[in-house]
Amino acid sequence: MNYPSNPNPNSTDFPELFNFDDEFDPFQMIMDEISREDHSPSPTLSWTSSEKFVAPEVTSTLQTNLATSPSLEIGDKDGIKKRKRHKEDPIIHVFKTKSIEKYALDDGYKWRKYGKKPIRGSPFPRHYHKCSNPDCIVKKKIERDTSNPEYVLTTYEGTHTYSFSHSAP
DNA sequence: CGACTTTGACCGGCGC
DNA sequence: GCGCCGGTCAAAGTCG
Repeated sequence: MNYPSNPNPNSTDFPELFNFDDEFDPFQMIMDEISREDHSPSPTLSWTSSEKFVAPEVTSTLQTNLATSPSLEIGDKDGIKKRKRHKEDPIIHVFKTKSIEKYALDDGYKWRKYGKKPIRGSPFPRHYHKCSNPDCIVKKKIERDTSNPEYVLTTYEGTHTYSFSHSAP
């Protein structure tokens, strides 16, 4: 079994292993695929294929989330705090994508970049993006894999609250 | 002109 | 308590 490295079927980076019709939501597919997997509790990186991986802490978080709360709520219930809450345990998915030239992968959603930071221990900066949809709180972080600079690690935080659209207006 | 990117400043958590 | 660091904000600049 092979897994996609990029949730966007339209991207040229996407392996020709999957064929989607226009109704298909690749992002959801990834979520489903991950949730179906039998992740091993190995302390090392949980590679499920040559392309996709889930970091160990992500795996455990993911397992917990999926086991206890399939639709974990994200955000401020109080509406008082404006900053990020570390206590929250949002759903996080990590994708490793071979992309030498591109940082931001077209996964079908519109993203707005809101920050860039040099990361200690990595020669490459990390890029921060939010979903452009104001009702959608999904964030993603993009950074290069230090051990494989031709690969890009994309960390998705949260799930999209609206339907996937290939050609968002 | 609106949406997006860039970039420095700011904030809060964490370790010492 | 202090400094480091990751994450976010927001003003200014850029682009279509």
